Amino acid sequence: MKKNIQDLLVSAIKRSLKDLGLGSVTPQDLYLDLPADSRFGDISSNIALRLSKLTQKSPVQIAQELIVKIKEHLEKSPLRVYIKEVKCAGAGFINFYLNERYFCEQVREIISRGSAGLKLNLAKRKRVLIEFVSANPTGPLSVAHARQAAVGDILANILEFLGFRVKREYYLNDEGNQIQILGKSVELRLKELNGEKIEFPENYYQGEYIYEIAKRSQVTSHKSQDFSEFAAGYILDIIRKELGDFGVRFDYWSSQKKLRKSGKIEKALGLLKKKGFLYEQDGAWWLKSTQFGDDKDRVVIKSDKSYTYLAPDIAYHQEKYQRRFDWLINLWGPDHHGYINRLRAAVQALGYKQESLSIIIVQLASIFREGKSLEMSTRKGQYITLREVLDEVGVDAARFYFAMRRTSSHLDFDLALAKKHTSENPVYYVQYAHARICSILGNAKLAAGKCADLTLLKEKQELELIRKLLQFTYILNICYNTQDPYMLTVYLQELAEAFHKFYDQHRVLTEDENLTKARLALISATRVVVACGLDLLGVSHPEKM
RNA sequence: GCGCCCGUGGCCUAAUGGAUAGGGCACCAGUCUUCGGAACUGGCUAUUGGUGGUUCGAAUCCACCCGGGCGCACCA
Repeated sequence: MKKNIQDLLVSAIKRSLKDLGLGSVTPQDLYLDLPADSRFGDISSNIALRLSKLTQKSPVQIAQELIVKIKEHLEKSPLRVYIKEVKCAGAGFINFYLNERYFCEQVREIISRGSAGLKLNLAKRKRVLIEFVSANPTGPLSVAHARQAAVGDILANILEFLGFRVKREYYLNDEGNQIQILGKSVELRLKELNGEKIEFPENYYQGEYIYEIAKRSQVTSHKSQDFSEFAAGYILDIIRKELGDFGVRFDYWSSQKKLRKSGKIEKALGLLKKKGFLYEQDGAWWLKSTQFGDDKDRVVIKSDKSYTYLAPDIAYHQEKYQRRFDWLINLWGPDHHGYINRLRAAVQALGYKQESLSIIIVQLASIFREGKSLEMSTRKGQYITLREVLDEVGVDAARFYFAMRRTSSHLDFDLALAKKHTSENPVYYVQYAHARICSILGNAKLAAGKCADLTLLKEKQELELIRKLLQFTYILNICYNTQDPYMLTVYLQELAEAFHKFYDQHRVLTEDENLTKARLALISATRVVVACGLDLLGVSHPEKM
């Protein structure tokens, strides 16, 4: 795999700093920026500004000294042929200007290799297990789960694209109180259906679907007094189907019941005892989670000898590591944030590194219709389900919308807006760019040959579009660094905008054969990037709309 | 009370500590004998909730305050 231009520039800068005797103060995170304004070049570095204090020199002076050295190093590097200029600007930024040759080669690479030409093999941490949704099988999936499903699946797609080996996992809470209550809810509803007078407790599951399960249980399980297993299985089938229809497929469905039967919980707790991280007090066993930054120690085995939720979870995470994953990502709802510290503590007590576990809190989504909030109440069994969202707006809009805001922020999802076929709707705006390109390519009599002379692309809108295309991998890198896919949705809107603006100002199919070929090449590359981005989002890219 | 998330024009929102805070909606005015008008162009809209601090540089980091949302079990 060829090293990308940014890595090569970083190493040239590092060597130059060394030449100036600044090697020892070079920051670890020597990163480059893509300037928002093309006047400031194609890639920029703020290193001179950052070193100004340490060196007691003005940033501009450092930048100028550095540029001399950088130029020397670039002369000796393969980058030589791609750099047009290196300039100091503003308060002391070092701006790199790339030449036509670089842009042409990159565009050609995209056309000839398709989305493979966009890949960037980071492969820093190889095997990743991303666990998400993991809703109890006690009812239909809500919009909160839907957002987790979209964000988790897209993040997994992006990491795969960047060279990680990713597995998707759903942890199934198929035992415990909630499941028992589910079974009792079904049993009671069945009695009701059979004409008995019943009193339905408030903490039982109130949803209409309980009646449906009750009816089914009558037909399929005559003898079993325990309705919970049947009900959980029935609901799980629905959940699987819904997630499948949403384009989310899990590699593993991990069962808590199986985990308990395997004896792994005892083993994990045994290890913690041996290591001295468990102690007995008031008849219960506690994890010394305060040793790892938790506010208080946590009960693992209650005084009645039963486990708290933490116990199987400790064993479960140990098992993940034993399955040889070296990076665990968990997506949780905001109601679990208080749980982060104790799980982190447990993982560290087991002897695993803190950085190997990432916990991402996916904030809630509020559903609106025409600007009016639809109130939710899980207790009453009244809430918008994933199924309803899918039925109303479809997979494409749903996935795009759920990923459109920073994962840590609340998301307002307007169902009416997601259905609109106007510029207000970003999904269609992006898809429309793809369809337009396909339409032009269909009309073209010439092939978008690889031999096109791309240096003919000199118009402002053409150059902007090329610039935007080449930001794709940089954006994916941000998604990886922030562990948040939403930036990809922002980027795709900007890319579509750059294309629409180009399209509006310039014809692709012209009398000039060479220019036509060049523009066909440009839009072909654009099509590849748009399609690739939409694929990562799990959103379709139709040729006609 | 403690913890987490959030506060950017009338409304929704972008900016992995960088250069003139960028879009969209709404409102006003325009652009099709040409590849898809689900598009494009221009105009009008901003003390980034407040006050301090850190920094060469703060919407972004820190402290306190105000406002909104959500958690604080030997539940899962």
